Amino acid sequence: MAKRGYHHGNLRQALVEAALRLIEARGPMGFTLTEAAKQAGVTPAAVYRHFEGREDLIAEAARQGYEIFTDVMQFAYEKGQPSALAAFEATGRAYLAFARKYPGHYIAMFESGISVNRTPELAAIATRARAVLERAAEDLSQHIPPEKRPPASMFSAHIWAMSHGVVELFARNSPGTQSPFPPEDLLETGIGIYLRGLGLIPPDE
Amino acid sequence: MAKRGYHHGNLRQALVEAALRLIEARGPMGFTLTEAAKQAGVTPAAVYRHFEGREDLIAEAARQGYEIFTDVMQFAYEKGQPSALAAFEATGRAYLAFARKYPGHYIAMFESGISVNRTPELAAIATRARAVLERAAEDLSQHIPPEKRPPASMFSAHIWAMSHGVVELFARNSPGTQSPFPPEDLLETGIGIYLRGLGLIPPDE
DNA sequence: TGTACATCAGTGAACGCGCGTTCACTGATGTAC
DNA sequence: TGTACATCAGTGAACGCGCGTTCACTGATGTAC
Repeated sequence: MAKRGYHHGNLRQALVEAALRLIEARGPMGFTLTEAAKQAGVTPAAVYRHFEGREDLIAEAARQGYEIFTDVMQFAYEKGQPSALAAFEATGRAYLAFARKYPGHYIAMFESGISVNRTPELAAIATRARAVLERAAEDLSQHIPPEKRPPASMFSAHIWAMSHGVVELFARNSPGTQSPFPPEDLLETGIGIYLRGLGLIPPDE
Repeated sequence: MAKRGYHHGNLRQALVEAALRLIEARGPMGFTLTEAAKQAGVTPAAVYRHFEGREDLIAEAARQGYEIFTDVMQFAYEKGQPSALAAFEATGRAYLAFARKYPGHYIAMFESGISVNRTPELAAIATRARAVLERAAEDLSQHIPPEKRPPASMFSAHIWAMSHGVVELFARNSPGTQSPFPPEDLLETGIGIYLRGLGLIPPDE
């Protein structure tokens, strides 16, 4: 990815990747356009050939994150088929796996403060991501007797919240907020207990 | 709280309160020492009579947050006694109520990136806060048959994670991440289903 | 194959800005006598 | 009650810094003929 002469070749993507590295290392606000340009081996002014400015670069990083996120969730969902339960659990696991594997993207998406409604493309892909989890929840809710069935969008929100909470509180290296349990186990058992509460897993297993 | 002449009177606390207002309004990194000083009607240099610097001021805001947080949780816990279940549910509700009522403190505590181990006092009060929730979980776990009882610290972590996730994803005004349900309901139902999964609430109610 | 030219990605210098922090200072306050 | 003095909270000017952004430019690339 080194620059090859006066013209870089693929500066746009190199900038996004530098931004992701910086966001991961220094937090969403520690990221600077100047530093990203430097890491890409380029003058800060060059950034403006490809992005409108600092915010626009972060938004693109987030957009790419949602793209990967949606794929990962979609893949997990399909892999769990035809069992609605397996598909649902797989998407939960995929959430945490994504946060772990793409921390820069995750931060750009959920902690950078950029609105998901910033651009139509960003809004669209974020909606698609949410839709995957909601579909998994919808499938699963078919197995609950209608009269005691909560709205699917509600329990997909529960799972999303627990997953996000586990990531933020226990999967980051923020010292002092560590739990004695690996985040993966924490989420797995948490979702397990929750699904038992919905009557979707027999109480004795 | 206006300054009264050359000497302010209670500048230290005025700075903390200005910082909280700014953190709430502009995010953890949008906060600047200079602006906080200005809001307190004072030169930036005056801040250094009371704090070591910018980080130290944020840490104090977080410390005060933990202080309130602990009290709120403790009060909720006691109010729910002698029912372990009522006490536990009350602490869950208190978590969200705190996040709503003291958003500046909440952000300083959980989103500012300052480590809880920064100072001994901060570490101590944070530990106390965690202990309240864990005690509530411990009480509750007595009602679960020992052989199927998960560690109390585990399910206090589950509840903490879900609460935090609800706050971050649904209780902030970040446009686009809204859910169709009020955060309070979301957390209430989520905890309800979870506790049912633990066998602590009868499945038909 | 070679030359002229249009295109455009990246340069480098400059800008104005607000930041956190320092320093010698000064004005207000409170206390000793 | 009045004066001298120590204390110390806040001033104001200055610093060096890195930021995001602009601008006229220049060097590389690709295309037409």
